[in-house]
Amino acid sequence: MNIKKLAKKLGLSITTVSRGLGGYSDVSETTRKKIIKFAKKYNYAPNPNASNLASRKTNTLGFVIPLYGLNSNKLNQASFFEFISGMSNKINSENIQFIMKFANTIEEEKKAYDNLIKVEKVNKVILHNLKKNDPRIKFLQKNKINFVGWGRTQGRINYPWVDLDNESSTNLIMQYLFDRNHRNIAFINVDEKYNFAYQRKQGYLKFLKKNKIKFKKENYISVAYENPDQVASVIEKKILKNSKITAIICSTEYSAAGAIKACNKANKKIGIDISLITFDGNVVNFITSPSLTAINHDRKVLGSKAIEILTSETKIKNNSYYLAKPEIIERGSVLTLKKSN
Amino acid sequence: MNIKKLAKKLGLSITTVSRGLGGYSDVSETTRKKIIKFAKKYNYAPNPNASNLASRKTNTLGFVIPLYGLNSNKLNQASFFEFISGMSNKINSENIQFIMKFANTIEEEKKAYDNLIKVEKVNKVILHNLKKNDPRIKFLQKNKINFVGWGRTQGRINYPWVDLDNESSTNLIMQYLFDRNHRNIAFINVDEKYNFAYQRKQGYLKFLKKNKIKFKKENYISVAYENPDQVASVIEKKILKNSKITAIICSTEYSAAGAIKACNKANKKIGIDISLITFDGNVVNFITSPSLTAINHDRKVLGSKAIEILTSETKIKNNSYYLAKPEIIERGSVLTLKKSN
DNA sequence: TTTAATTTCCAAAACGTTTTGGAAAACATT
DNA sequence: AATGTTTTCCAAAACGTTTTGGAAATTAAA
Repeated sequence: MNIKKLAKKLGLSITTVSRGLGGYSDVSETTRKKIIKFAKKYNYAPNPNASNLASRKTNTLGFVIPLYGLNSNKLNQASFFEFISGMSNKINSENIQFIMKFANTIEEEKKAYDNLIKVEKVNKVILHNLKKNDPRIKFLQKNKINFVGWGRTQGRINYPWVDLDNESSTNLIMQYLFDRNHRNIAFINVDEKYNFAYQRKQGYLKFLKKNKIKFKKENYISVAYENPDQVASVIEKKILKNSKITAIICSTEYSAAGAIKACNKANKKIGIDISLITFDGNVVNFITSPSLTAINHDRKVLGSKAIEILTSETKIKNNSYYLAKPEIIERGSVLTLKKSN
Repeated sequence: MNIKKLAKKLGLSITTVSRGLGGYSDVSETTRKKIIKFAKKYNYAPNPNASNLASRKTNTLGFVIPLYGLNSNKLNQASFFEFISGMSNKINSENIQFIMKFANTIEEEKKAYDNLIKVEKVNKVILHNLKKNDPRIKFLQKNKINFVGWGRTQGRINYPWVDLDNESSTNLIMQYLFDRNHRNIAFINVDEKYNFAYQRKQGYLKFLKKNKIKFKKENYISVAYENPDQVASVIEKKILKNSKITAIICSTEYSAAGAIKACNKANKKIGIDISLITFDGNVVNFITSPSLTAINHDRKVLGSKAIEILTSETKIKNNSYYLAKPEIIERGSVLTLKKSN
């Protein structure tokens, strides 16, 4: 079934059918209803190729997945799927075409964006995996492509984005531990080149400052995405050997995995000998016992908000954003200490 | 840049440029080279919409991701990404369009396939998450869509597929444990409605038969994809309480996670008090210590083979397939027992 | 040298839509 | 009844390709 046949069945012109389905005001309510009825009856959907071609535009969302990041950090794959789940409902109902590209290297990633814009002519992009200062933003703006950042660059922001409230997350965690009388709190982060890691550190530092606690260099480490055993060994040496530390914050599931592995080796029992609280933890908790107290964010909402911003009727404002609020989920890995002094 | 402008620059007709790029024999080698040179120079790539429309066909690969499966089993997400990684290299180089759809429910999954074929008019499909007897196969065959199964249905197969050699995997594991003098081996599987689970069980049963060991009902359980703690508790009660069992085979990372959690609770040390060997284990091993001995398959190759079959010059044969051979990776979780009697 | 066969090219039609620029019909106003 | 407005429709052009059915040019055969 195509529009020509459908028009014939309706006894109308192609134009009227097209405009009727498009919701234009120059087709009467009665005929529009009839058109829609027939379209459903004959299971008609416009050919996207013809439609894109004729209208000189697309309604296509492009998304480039940095496999190089996700393959080295398998524990982060879950949050990716959550985001996608949130997106997909909206995408299906809004009838957006969705093109996904996969990049095994940074070069491939660049090529993929180029291809999306130059060849596929997408008009919407989800920009993922933002660096502190990300050249792709200028590229997209120059090409006038609507996009939403999943994550943010640093400094002044002139584009729409959705993100976790990383700074208040660490702040919340610190308060939670503080209330339970922890004063020597280690923070295991990843490289600050990842903006979320930078933000999480800021929350940690600000809390210390606000509460007039001195920042101890030896309480903060950053681990690289590498072999799990190496990560564990770094944590064991630098954190677990330091007997003053009573609680550990893990900035990622990845570092939590390392910490658990390290605790196993060092024979320190989590929730008994030492307290641990992690970001996310949804994968780790499949395995580890006791289950970890964690700070959680709803990434499904992040995904659906991103699509919402991209499809909002009015022109996308450069200051639309959505900040997911964190929530602490108490499980069995944080001790309440006796008040010292 | 479009073909018209490019033709003008070349001083050739549109037809010749199109056919030159298409590799037709009715354009001379010299002009073809010139055309390709100019196309590169002016960064020309055919508009896929126009191309699809004009040629009455597409070169598009459709892939429906069953989020309902992956979200409930986060530990399986890694193998999905590996498969995708394998695909993506080939896809990028072959210049295939790639449309991905996400389904949160089985109904959505059905709709997604329908949409891919009726609306997007894809000519290739990766069929994932096959049930023992899967209605989608008939649907695709009826619509004459080229597809490759990632996984297989049961019984006689009349379509191309790529899959793990599940049966010989369990066989290999059993032999490995047998050689280390284990005779009471538990097998934790998932529901046999998943064909891979069925196949893995077959390998287990066949090994027993071949070696004249009686199948013990209490050594085999199947766990559902649900709350990790419930899984752990089932394993603790049904397997760990059975003191005769010296080794456990976990059919999925998911069940391995449950087993580890259960061992923690029961205070049984893996690799000391009990042996454990798992399928995959790439995620679990980020966390668990000692690292688990595992049986591994290269899913990247699976992905690239799937694309290879779909893009092979000759018409796709219904008996092309690729069977990934397993490999045991020794780590620290399997004991060698003393020979009894 | 003429004719036949082969190679190399191209004009025009087609794909299924959207959009433009009216025309006709219906309604409202004088 | 005549004119102006608004509503409702449509024919035709356009989008950027591929493909068809030759035509022209070249090469081979007679």
